[in-house]
Amino acid sequence: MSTIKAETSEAVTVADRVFGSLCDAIVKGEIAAGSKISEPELAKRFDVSRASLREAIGRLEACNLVSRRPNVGARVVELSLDELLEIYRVREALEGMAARLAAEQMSENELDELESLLEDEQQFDPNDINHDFHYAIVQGGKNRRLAHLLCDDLYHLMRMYRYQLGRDSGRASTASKEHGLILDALRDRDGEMAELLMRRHIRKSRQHIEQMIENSAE
Amino acid sequence: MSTIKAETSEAVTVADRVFGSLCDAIVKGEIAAGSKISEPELAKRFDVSRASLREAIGRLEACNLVSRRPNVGARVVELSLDELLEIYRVREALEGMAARLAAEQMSENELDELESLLEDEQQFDPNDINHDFHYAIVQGGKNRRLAHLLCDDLYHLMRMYRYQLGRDSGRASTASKEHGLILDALRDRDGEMAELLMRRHIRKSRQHIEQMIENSAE
DNA sequence: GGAATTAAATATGTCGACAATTAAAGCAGA
DNA sequence: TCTGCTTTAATTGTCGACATATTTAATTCC
Repeated sequence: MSTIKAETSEAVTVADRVFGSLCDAIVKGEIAAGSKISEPELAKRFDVSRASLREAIGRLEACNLVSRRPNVGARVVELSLDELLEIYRVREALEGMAARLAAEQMSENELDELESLLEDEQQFDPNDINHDFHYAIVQGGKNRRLAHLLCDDLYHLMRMYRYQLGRDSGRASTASKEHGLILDALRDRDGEMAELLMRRHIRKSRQHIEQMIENSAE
Repeated sequence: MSTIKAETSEAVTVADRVFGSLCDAIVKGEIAAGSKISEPELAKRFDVSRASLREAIGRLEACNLVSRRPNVGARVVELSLDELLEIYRVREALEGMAARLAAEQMSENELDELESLLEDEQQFDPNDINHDFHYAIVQGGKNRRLAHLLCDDLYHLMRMYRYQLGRDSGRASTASKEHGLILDALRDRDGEMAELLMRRHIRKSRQHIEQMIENSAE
């Protein structure tokens, strides 16, 4: 249905292409967080009209990468740790529900794919959402509205945090074990357990970040 | 922070005003669900340029009231009962979390206001979100991202369903009791209980709708 | 008479220019 | 030198027109 077409490849319109480029640049920090989005400047850089550029900026606002003020302009969002913690609360709620639904909805085939995904979790680029454990479960829940919120409204923002604050290290092997437990619950068709484990999993990631904040503030 | 400025009152720009008018017209069904959004026609009706109109349409897409296809145009979303049930799943997850956070974050003052809200729940216009129990709790959670998703991305869509499918009847008094229990949990600062009760409350609403579907299909 | 193809008409995407608003520069006074 | 106002410059919002894609209508062929 929807879900992630930021890449410039399948862009059919000029605004699509500009959106993809700007989205990438913002997520990777090439356009600094908090910096102003100058319409004349970017229109010249991309060699497009301001109309197309404004269309792209509108979509950036829709996926929470920039914020606009009337008659003033758009700025790239600031990344604060408080905001990141807020996002983790939302993820805990939404992905927990997704796991519950996935336990009921995922086919045996999808579960097999999820398992193979888990096995070579280190091999692939962890930034590629198509090979991502969480993404597969969200899709497996078969709730388009839920998937839309996570994969369109929050995805790019989460990617931006991962790029600029760095991937939370030290939890990789622990997280992998937790993924395994979630998969077991899905195979058992135990929605309640799947939700519980997914929520605990995301909550631990959030607490891991909170600890890092405290340590750096000591 | 953000949250609901659909009304045309505080519109500072032409696109703001058009967005507000279109949003209202779509929510109330004056522009039929599934119908096409003709840019030339609406530009003439509102006496604005197509640029401003397209800006407004873009925002309608952002709050899920219309869907666009490149080179084809925008259509008002179709209201399906499956979609409505999907929304209830999302609400269960998000508002459950909001209730948990509200139990920790709401001030005594806010709790008092919530209580007075509950007492005269019938007196005010139930469509006015400012006097809405759920809205108060979402705001009380003090999580801007969570509030944004519910109050900007889903609010207008939920309002559209309520207008066009009619308010779910027969559950008013039961729902009011459930609200009371939630308030008690908030006063006890029992986040776990508040979340549990809120989720059960929303789940019951969903099941109420599912029953109505079955009955009408018999 | 119906299906496929072609041509006209309409709608969307894109552009450059003007108007209105905001931010910046310059100036006056203390 | 700093504060406050005025003037200037730049940016955003809005408009009308053109280019391109799609839908509708007409035509041709079977």
